Amino acid sequence: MRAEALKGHLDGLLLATLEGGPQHGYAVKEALRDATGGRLDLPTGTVYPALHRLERAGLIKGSWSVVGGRRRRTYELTEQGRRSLAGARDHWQEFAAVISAALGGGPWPATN
Amino acid sequence: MRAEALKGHLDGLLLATLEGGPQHGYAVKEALRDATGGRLDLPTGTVYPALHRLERAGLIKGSWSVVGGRRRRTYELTEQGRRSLAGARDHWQEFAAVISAALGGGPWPATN
DNA sequence: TCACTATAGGTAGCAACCCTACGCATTGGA
DNA sequence: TCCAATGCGTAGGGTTGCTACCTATAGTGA
Repeated sequence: MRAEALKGHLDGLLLATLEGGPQHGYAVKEALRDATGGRLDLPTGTVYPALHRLERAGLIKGSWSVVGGRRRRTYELTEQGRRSLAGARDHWQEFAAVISAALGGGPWPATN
Repeated sequence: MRAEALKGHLDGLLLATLEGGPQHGYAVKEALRDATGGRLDLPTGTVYPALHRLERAGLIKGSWSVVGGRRRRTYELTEQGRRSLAGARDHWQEFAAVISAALGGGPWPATN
């Protein structure tokens, strides 16, 4: 997958991954990979800066810990992040509907 | 709609608009707006450079004409553009499936 | 002991691409 | 006469994901 197409959608994916409970960055990356059957295997250089951005924006909150001699930064959703995730899902649905309508060619099972 | 999320998907939309037959840039912009019920109203500063990009890439072919005293640049799909459109549709389907899978939360309206 | 891999975090710089804000020209209506 | 709609265009900027690189620890195997 050309992940460049992710522009503007990555934040929602990261928030969704954290919805089930707190996780550290590396685990988020792996959860995303597993959730998509390996089709979305983001480089760490994408994941970490994005998490920092989300934290700066107040959508997630991070805290340091040490597990097995390795330092970890564990993130969890804030209340604002939860609202933002809901908004991202709404936005995605509308976006997908719009693109599908404009792209045509039977992308949507609905119009068959 | 925040069209900024379009990153990487605009080209396919423009190609799809030209699939029905040759059109000039302004008409493409309006066709896209109409096809999406006004939800995707792109500024001309987005449409024209994108069309130039597609032409440079050999996916569309443009020609000048004058209609009602106004010069128009009419574009039509090339064979390569037609193939690229098919690829864009495939790519969109996979992309949408991946994002929906990762975003969760009742992703697909298909099951209506 | 040494090398390598997996795990875990990070940064700098780049490139793509869409947007904002303009500019020009013509036609037609108020 | 002025303005809106039509129609084309460019310059510059900002967001954002990617490539490429760095640091560090634990564990495995030669």
